[in-house]
Amino acid sequence: MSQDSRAKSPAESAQGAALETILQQWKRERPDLDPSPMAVCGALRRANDRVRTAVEGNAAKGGLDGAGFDVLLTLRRQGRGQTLTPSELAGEMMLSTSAMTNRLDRLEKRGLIERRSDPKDRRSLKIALTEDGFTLADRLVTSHLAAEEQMLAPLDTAEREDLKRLLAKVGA
Amino acid sequence: MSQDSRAKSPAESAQGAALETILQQWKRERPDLDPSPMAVCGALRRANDRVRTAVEGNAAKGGLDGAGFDVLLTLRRQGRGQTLTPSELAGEMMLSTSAMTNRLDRLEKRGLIERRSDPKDRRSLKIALTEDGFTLADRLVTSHLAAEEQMLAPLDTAEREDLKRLLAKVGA
DNA sequence: ATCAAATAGTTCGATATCAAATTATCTTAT
DNA sequence: ATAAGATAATTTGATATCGAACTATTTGAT
Repeated sequence: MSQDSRAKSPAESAQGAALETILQQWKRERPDLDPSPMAVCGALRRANDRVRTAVEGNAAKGGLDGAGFDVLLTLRRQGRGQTLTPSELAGEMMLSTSAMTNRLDRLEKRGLIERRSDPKDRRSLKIALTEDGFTLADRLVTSHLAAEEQMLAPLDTAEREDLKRLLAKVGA
Repeated sequence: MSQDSRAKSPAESAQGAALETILQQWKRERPDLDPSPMAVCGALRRANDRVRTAVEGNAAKGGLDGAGFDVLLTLRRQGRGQTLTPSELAGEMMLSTSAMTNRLDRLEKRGLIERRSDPKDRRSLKIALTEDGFTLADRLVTSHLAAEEQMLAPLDTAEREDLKRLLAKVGA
């Protein structure tokens, strides 16, 4: 009777089908299966999506997408004047080196990073933040942490520790 | 002295820089900031990545990518013979309708779904699983749940409930 | 010393995504 | 009844990604 799973609130459509609905559908279609892992993995995915959206919103304030933002912050946290090679950057952020070439091209055009040739190995490059890049990274990391803190605001310190501990066990 | 944060184990490079290292770098570079939200959000992202990799690995066993897999399972859980329009599918999985057109093209070429014209509204389409699509979805959902269950194996029932509750609070 | 193999970065070809424009059809206001 | 606007799906154009091929160097084996 109350199986009007077609009803869709605006809130739901903004984030896809409700997890509750999905679970009920599977219980009906495949009563031989236990769909409960979907509830946990679905909650994980939704939470990650919410955080990602918030983080990308912050990056956009600096005119960056998530990709460029990651590069800038990875370089910034190495320390002033420190460099990484394109390969190291790709490794740190689980990206192909060809995608990294593309990201670096864009950041270089915007004057946020520069490619320096390595005198020790002429195949290699040192990627460094420019002054502008350093400044922008320093500004964005502050608001980035504020945005993340806001996402975590409903959790107290103990809950955050619990969450970290439990997340570390997923797929361990 | 012991700031040899350049050391990189093979295990780390497979999943990017170690979270611990990242936190230490920020403490050194920006002692004015509290980087602890990064630890939680980073753990969230890593856990989600591990689950996504496992889930895509399962989809690949059916010759599908994550995209096609999602479409197939979304249709399957509606029930045998049930249909959704391309717009509804796009809405359920937070995707543009143009991306959905593309996904449906591929699945149709493989004979897993079919587009039926809607006699009630000739602008609209009903997307239905073929017999092959239904069979494949039924096979894949079983191994999909097994793969998710394996990712959650280190967590007991109470921990899974805790994790769901905590994840729901993130960004709430 | 020399040449084969490994490595760093880029380029190329294919694919997936999105937003905007397009086509066809339906709904609504008059 | 009809025209204006809304809606469904697709096409188009731009961009980002990956894996493979490519170029330039360096390393290592003999």
